Amino acid sequence: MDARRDIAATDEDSEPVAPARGAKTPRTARGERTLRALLDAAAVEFGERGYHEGSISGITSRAGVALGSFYTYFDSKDAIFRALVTDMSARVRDHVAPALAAAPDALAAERAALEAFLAFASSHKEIYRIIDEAEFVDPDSFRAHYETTAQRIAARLAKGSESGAMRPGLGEVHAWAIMGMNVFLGLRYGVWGDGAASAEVAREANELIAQGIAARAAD
Amino acid sequence: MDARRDIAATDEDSEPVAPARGAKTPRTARGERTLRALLDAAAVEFGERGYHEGSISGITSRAGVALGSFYTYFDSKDAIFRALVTDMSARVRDHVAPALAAAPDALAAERAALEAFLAFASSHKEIYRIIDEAEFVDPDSFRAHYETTAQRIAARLAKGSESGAMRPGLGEVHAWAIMGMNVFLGLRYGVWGDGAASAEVAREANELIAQGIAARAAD
Amino acid sequence: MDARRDIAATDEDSEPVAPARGAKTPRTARGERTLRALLDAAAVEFGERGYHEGSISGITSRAGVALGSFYTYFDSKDAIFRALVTDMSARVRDHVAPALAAAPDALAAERAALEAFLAFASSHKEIYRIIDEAEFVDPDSFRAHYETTAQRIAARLAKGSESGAMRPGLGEVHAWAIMGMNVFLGLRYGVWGDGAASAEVAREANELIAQGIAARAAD
Amino acid sequence: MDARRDIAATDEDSEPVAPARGAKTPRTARGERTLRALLDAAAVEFGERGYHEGSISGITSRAGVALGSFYTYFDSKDAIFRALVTDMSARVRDHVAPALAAAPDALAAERAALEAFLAFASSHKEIYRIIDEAEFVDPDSFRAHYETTAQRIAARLAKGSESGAMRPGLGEVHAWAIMGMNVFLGLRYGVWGDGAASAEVAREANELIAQGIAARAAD
DNA sequence: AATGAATGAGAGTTCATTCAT
DNA sequence: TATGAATGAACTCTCATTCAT
Repeated sequence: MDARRDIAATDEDSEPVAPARGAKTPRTARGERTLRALLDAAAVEFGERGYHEGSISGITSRAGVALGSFYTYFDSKDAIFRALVTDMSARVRDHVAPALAAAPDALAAERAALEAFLAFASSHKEIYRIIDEAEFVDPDSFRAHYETTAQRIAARLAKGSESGAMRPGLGEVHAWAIMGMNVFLGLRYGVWGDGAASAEVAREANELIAQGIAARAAD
Repeated sequence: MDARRDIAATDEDSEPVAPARGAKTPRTARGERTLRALLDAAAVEFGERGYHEGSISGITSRAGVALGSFYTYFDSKDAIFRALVTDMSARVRDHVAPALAAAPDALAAERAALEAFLAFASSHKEIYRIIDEAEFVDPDSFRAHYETTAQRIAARLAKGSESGAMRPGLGEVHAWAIMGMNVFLGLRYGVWGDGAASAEVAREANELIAQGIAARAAD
Repeated sequence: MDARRDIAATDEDSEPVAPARGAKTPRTARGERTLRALLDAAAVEFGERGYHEGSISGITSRAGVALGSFYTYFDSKDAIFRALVTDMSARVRDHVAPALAAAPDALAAERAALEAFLAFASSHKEIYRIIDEAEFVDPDSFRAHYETTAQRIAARLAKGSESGAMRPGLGEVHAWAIMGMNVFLGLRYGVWGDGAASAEVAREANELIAQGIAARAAD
Repeated sequence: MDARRDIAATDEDSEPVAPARGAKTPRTARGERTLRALLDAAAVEFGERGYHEGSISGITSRAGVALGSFYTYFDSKDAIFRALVTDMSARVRDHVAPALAAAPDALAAERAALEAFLAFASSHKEIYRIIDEAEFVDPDSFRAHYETTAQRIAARLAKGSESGAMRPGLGEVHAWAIMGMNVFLGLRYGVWGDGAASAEVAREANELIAQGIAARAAD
């Protein structure tokens, strides 16, 4: 119950929970509530037990509805997982966005993004797990999530070049490299760790991105 | 922890692929052959269908042995997967090692390692998949694989600092950052792509690692 | 211990065959019917083929339901066997009770009980088999059945002593002796035989219990 | 190991271990030893785990021979169990015989037999289990064991009548009744108990057999 | 819209038995 | 005689999905 709250509580206000890709559209307020309960319960179930170990009946019993009711809202186990990945993907983005907006310059933005992501990963391990497991359960969603993220990073790099804060010639490869770095640091220091070192980790990683690791003449 | 040590201990030099951790030891030549066939078949089965969709009977029929024979060599589906992850993990390392050894300096070594890894990922997509899926099937092996790899990178960074090719103060965070970059570039350009752009991708990524992306006074 | 109490508590008066200890409680009339069918089918299956040779699919096909339906009502093969032993145990008791109640005195009661038991054993051989096999499959139920039965006999002996029909000093040992005698005569003349000689067997056995086999001064 | 010794040690000398009904006849001394090891191991395996849970490989590994060797000596799992029941049956008889021979009169003989049996049951619970389980695994052996035993008791009763120590008219029914008492007292006070009360139990049971439980005029 | 019993394909696993060496 | 790898039938149990109520 606590866990559910933990996840569900995340961003109650951010977006009006889009009609959940993959879910059937409920026609009554009661249906609306049941759908939401199902989605929240699925986040807990899949987050705790994983896709294959998690079961529909686990979801419905957590949601407090009958087994059969599940199929009023989703066509299959896959469908709710897909809907969930989209949800979670948006949640990560929404969590990082404010930090990004507040950053004074392009390099600081990358640092702020990483720091926000580390904090998010450590406090929403279930979300991390769901997105990652999508690689095997729903490769399309997985790919879409990372390609979208990479594009967003690439756009920031382009702006950084324009503003003169970053050197020119940065593109997709650099975006993927930075994303990979962020994800693995999120795994190591967020999911496996407790997120305590977030600031220091972000500082070191940002220095790497900014200046590289080669010895400098000036050093 | 023991498992990790087990892997880390073999370290840099390629050994003759240990007798498959987790498998029962065959006592005859025929048994030896069957075990090998099973392991190879499992790599294909799990690589193609994933752990959960893959089945024991899929493995045995690919290996050309009877279903029951499986249990002469492995205690469970889990056991062979574990053995496989260890195997695959060693294979990645063994593939990268020569490129590393041949590099003229520390930075070139990182570039060579990435290039070798990209080539490997594109030609052994099933290995990539098996190691990654271990995150959900056998977290210990997964963690052991990445922690060992990170330690190896960290050791190289330390040597680079000593030799003066890299700046001082590089540690675990940088190792994980570089590993994350490599893995995601491996996914994007190796597994998803065809590995054709390996050299160019490696060059760009290496430039990022070496010099960073900040604009330089001299630029 | 609880299990024993569970049985002993119902005691002498026949109740409407409790809702099958160990089975999940059905919530619809259809479910009620399916549960009953499963229990009846299991009695036949285990009675004919024994616990180990008997199979779940044998039970469900006899009951006319799908294999999977079994697990809607029982957690395991063991669970239905346990439920069955409890059922059967109660059935034996219920069959003997009326004869006991109708007997004019304590010694006649023992004789009536044996006679009823012999008749029952010959017409319900599968029940005999199920209870007996419990010794190896579900020792707790087995023990509970015989300890409860022995207690019931001991209570009758105590009453017999009080009423002056039996000598004083009779206890647990005598109860177990009489029970063992009954069970073996049930096996020999009920299960193996056809129950035809019941009356004569009961007469001879009762004479043994009543007067013993030593030669008498008066003889 | 201790357990095996426990059983094997029983009556090393009594009979030259007949060619074990159901076993193939070994042609060498080595074979003789292997056969014996197999039989002893089977007694432990079946005694501890029961027939169905017990496995051939459990037997061979206890016996210290290879799995395949089993079939040099026995045609099937059933066959060794049959051989074992015959063995065990003889062992019970041999254990009781001396007590019987030493008894001063017919009634004392029955009492001595019961006392010896109780002691035996408490110190050889495995044997008790094997014989009893035969009811479901090898009904013929089971029946043979008890019919033979009953006949032996009946013969003693006949002699008792002749000698004047017992009343006339005793037959098969009485023999089965006495046997049933003994077996159940063996279960209750030997197998379930520790055999400590053997003498007192035998005394009470013998009084029942001898004098019955009816109140006597003289009382 | 909600319920929960019913379905049945399919999975992993066991093990008595065979047989080539 | 001894070995142990190989076999494959058979079993228990799971669970996504359907459907009558």
